[in-house]
Amino acid sequence: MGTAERKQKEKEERERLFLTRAGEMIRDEGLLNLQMARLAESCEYATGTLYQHFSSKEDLLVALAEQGAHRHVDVFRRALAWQAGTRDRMFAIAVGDVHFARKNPQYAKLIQYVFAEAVWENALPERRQSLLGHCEPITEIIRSLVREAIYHGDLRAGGSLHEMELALGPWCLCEGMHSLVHTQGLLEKCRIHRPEELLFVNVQLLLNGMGWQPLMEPVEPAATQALADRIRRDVFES
Amino acid sequence: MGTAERKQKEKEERERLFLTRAGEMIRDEGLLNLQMARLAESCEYATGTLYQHFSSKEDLLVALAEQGAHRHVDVFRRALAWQAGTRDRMFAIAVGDVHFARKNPQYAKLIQYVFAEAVWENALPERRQSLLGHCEPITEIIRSLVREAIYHGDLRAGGSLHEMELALGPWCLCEGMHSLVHTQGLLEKCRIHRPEELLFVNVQLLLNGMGWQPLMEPVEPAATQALADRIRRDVFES
DNA sequence: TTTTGATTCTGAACCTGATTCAAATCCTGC
DNA sequence: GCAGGATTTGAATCAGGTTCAGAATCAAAA
Repeated sequence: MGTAERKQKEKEERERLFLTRAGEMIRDEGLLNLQMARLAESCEYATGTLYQHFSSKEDLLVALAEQGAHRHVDVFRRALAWQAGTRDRMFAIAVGDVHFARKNPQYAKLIQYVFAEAVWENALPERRQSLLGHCEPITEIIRSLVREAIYHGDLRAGGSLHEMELALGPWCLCEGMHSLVHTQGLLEKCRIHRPEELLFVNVQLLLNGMGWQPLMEPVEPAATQALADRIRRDVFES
Repeated sequence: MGTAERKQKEKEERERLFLTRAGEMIRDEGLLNLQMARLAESCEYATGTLYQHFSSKEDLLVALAEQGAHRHVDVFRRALAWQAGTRDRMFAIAVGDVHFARKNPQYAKLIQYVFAEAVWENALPERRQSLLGHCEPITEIIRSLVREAIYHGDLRAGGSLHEMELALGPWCLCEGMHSLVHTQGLLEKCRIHRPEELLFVNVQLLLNGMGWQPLMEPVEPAATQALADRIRRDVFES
């Protein structure tokens, strides 16, 4: 009974087509201008067919974010696999994250939009669950890096905190920076240029504060940026 | 010629009414369910009148955020005015920010939504400018606190970085935490409970990393939380 | 007090775009 | 070749933001 299987495959194929096309349309015309009817037409299907895959526009956007999350996870995987000390690899995660956001501006915007309550609530629970599930490998990677750091003696296990909790700080720094960078006009108003360089400096300062060995002292903006550039080249652009 | 003045006042009064009511409706029924026609009706005005004040729904939301920003600034003012060392006051800013977000969950969600590109772009430029302008005092407060810390010898001026840039790290930590907290289900999935306590710990670690005197060593979660609680009580709930 | 012209208010009509669903079409197994 | 279920279609429906022609109001002038 290969029939059902083939149908299943065709359906998945079509879903991919819809998502790919949606990504292109968003890239070309902005998140604002994505229209369900136009998307369907552009894929040479009827509107109704589109709704067999996605329960709503929001649902589609969450699905799209999920697709992007795949490539996002890869960044973390690379950082983890890099041949370097745990501290440098933790720093590399921040570098990779920024690098990825810069290379995929639409994805970064999409994520921000999708996680805003109004959108999130309108997607199917299964879809939301699935997106969160796709992020799971990221947490697993971080967790294992922290575990390795503790095992290796680079980081002192802080009292009752478990691995993920220890890594929350750098994570928040990155998230917060993305969020500020997306707020058009805000950083300019504060006369903050080169936000990425500053993020890297602050990550290093925080890692120092955590006592993550080997300490980088002093933390020079220029040197930090140079290290970030090197990591970007060696780890993420090969 | 007091006529024009009176009209002006009435108009402002009405604008306040619209915004207040909008805030209430959002609190009661969620951001999603705010409808322009219903809002106007509930204020006993016609839809069109509402549009004499706000060029679009998005514009109204930005205006609403602006109103909230007023009270937000107050938090920073209080932290700055607190009788304590510069480091404790910087920490107090983080505590106040979290406290405020907790007390005004709708505001926090609104801010997140408003700054998403799709909404931001649809508000009038003047309105956006105005919202950013309302945030200016915040940056000014932070800037002056950092300046004081340097002058007082608590903080070493880092090379070419100016005041605001030095304060970017703690700011990102707070922003990032808000952003993560809003992502329903994410922190649970990562088994991170008490995110606020962790934020405070990380702020202290970062301040240590920055060499902001007097250092807090070691940074104990329980002690940090106790300090935060005390600050909350003494500085923000009086 | 009436007139007048401007200003403001009104809300039904308009418009865009997401969503639905009855009919048409396509399968597949007999 | 055909019956009946599954899938696809796209025009119709619906929701809700936005507009605008006319009604109402107002203030100054006559």
